[in-house]
This record gives sequence, structure tokens and C-alpha cells, in this order.
Amino acid sequence: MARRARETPKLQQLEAACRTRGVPLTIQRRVILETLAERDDHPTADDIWEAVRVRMPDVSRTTAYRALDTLVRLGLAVRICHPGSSVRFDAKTRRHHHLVCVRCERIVDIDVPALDKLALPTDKSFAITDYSVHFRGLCAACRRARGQQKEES
Amino acid sequence: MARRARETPKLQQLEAACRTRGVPLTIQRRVILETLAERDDHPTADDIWEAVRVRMPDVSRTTAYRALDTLVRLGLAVRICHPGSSVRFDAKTRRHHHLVCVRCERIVDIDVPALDKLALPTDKSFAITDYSVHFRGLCAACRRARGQQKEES
DNA sequence: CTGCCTGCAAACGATTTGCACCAGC
DNA sequence: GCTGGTGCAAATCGTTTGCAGGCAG
Repeated sequence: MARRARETPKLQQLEAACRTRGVPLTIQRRVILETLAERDDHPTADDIWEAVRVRMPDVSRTTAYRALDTLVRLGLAVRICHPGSSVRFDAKTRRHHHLVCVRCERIVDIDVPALDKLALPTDKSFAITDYSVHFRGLCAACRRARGQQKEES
Repeated sequence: MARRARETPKLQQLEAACRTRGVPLTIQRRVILETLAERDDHPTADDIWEAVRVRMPDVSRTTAYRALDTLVRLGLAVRICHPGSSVRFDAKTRRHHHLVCVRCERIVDIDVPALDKLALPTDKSFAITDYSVHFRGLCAACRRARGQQKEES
């Protein structure tokens, strides 16, 4: 009980990542990661901002956005289900899957018949009617680009 | 060549859906669906608007947005990878999957160990590093709500 | 001490909404 | 003809950016 503020594994990761990559470890980043890590819904940047303000009334919304961005860059958080900033549509309504380039955010269809008949998990509270698999990776162009400019911050 | 404008299967579906649900079938909706159906990238509403304007210079951007919305309601198109209008974050970076409520757009984590070791498809042009499965359905609350107010337009 | 980070306000881009007119049924 | 759709412009919402001061290393 008396040991100093217990370090969650996430915070330890943050410290490590900051040290390794020479990124300043600010209080804001710490609190924002902590807040995000406590939740298992999938909060928006604004949700996080609201939550963080309880402990830290002076954080600006901008900082919440920027810190989340940094956490993603450091690999401590992920953006869910949202490549790019605008909604995308698809007229192909039958089951199929997607390749998403994590760099340029291009999305392409992929047909993998073997994945079209996965058993739907039976969840008590959720009536599942369909699914699709999102594969993340680098498209050819981005793989080439990244190969050149090594580690980009 | 002389047969009248070939009806793509998508357009036939549109006609059927409109008739069934009493939704007016306008030229704009027709052209917008046609334009969307021709593409296999995953265009944004604006992309579609640009493309539609080639054939129909007077469509408004608003109509593109509204028609796409209608097409989704009619089940002729889907929104890709984007529940809600803002980015969501998750501190859980290890592989896991999601249940997405198509009505309230809530996203919750689901652990399905059986799905954690799917074989990654080998795509020539895409270097796949990870994946996750998105299950779509109705959460308990929405299932109840929808049960009551039957078919909502 | 130096540079990156933060806070604030303004800018921006995507999407939505209110209203008058027009087209499908 | 009635209802719902369209076009336009303004409003809104989420997110980004430019700049001056502050904190981590």
C-alpha cells in the first residue's frame, strides 16, 4: 500500500518508449495514456479529453488529440476502425474482407474464401449477423517508401 | 448494342428495394449507386460526388451524401470501417476483435482465442502484419429497441 | 539552456440542416 | 396533387494548425 503510485504496465511501456525514442514524457501524456488504458469501450479523442479533465482540468482539447496521436506513434495505442478522416462506402455488400494500409490508409478488397464461413461467436448480449476481417499492413508503394526513409518519427 | 440501357444487378436491386419500401427512385440515386458500384476502391462521399458530377454536373454534394445514406439504409451499400464520425482509440494493442452495433455504433472488445491465429493470406503486393475481426450486429439495448419500433425507415 | 510540448484561438474539412422548389408516384 | 427529394447556403462537428510561453532532458 505504501509503495509509490503503482506503475501500470502501460505506463512502464510509455516510459520505455519515450526513453528509447527520445520523446519527452510529459504529465499530460502520462495521464492521457492512463485514462485510455482504464477503459475498454473505445473512446473518441473528445471522450478522453472529458475524462482527463476530471483529474487535470487545464488540459486542452488539442493536447488530448496530440497526445493520443503520439501514443499511436509509439505503439501504445491504436486507432480503431478508422483509416482516414472521412467515411468510405462500398457497394459490395456480400461478405468480403479488407486490406488496410497503415501508412497511406488505402483500403482494398481481398477475397479469402476460407474466411467466409467462420463460426460466429455466440455472445449473450450481442446478436451478430455478419463480420469481416481487417488485415493491416503496408501496401507495395508504402513498403518501398518506408524502406528508404528508415524509421520515420 | 441497341437494347435499352443495360440494367446492372445493382440497379435492379435498387428498383426492387425502392418499390418494396416505398422509397422514391430518383435519377440521382440511380446514378450515384451506379457510380459507386463501378468502383472497387472504397470511395468517400466526396469521391463519389466528383465522379457523379461528370455525368450529372448539377448534383449537389448534399445529394451525394444523402443518397449514399439512403443506399446504406436500403442495404445496397455499406459504410466501410467507420462507425460514428470520429476516430476511436484503444490502448489494448494485442490482437483482439470487436463487436460493432450497427444501430448505436457502440464498439466492444471480444476475445475469441480461436480467431487469434488465423493464417494470414499471402498477398503479393501487401505485407500483412496483423488483423482483427469486426463482427456486426445489434447490442442488447438496440435489439430491444428495434423489436419495438418494427421496421424503421 | 534548447527543443519539443502545451494551451489558446483561428482555420479547416467533412458532414448535416433549414428552407424553397421540383419530381416521383 | 401530395409527399418526399433535391439544391443551395449556412451551421455544426471533429480535427488540425500557427503562435507564444513553459517544461523535460
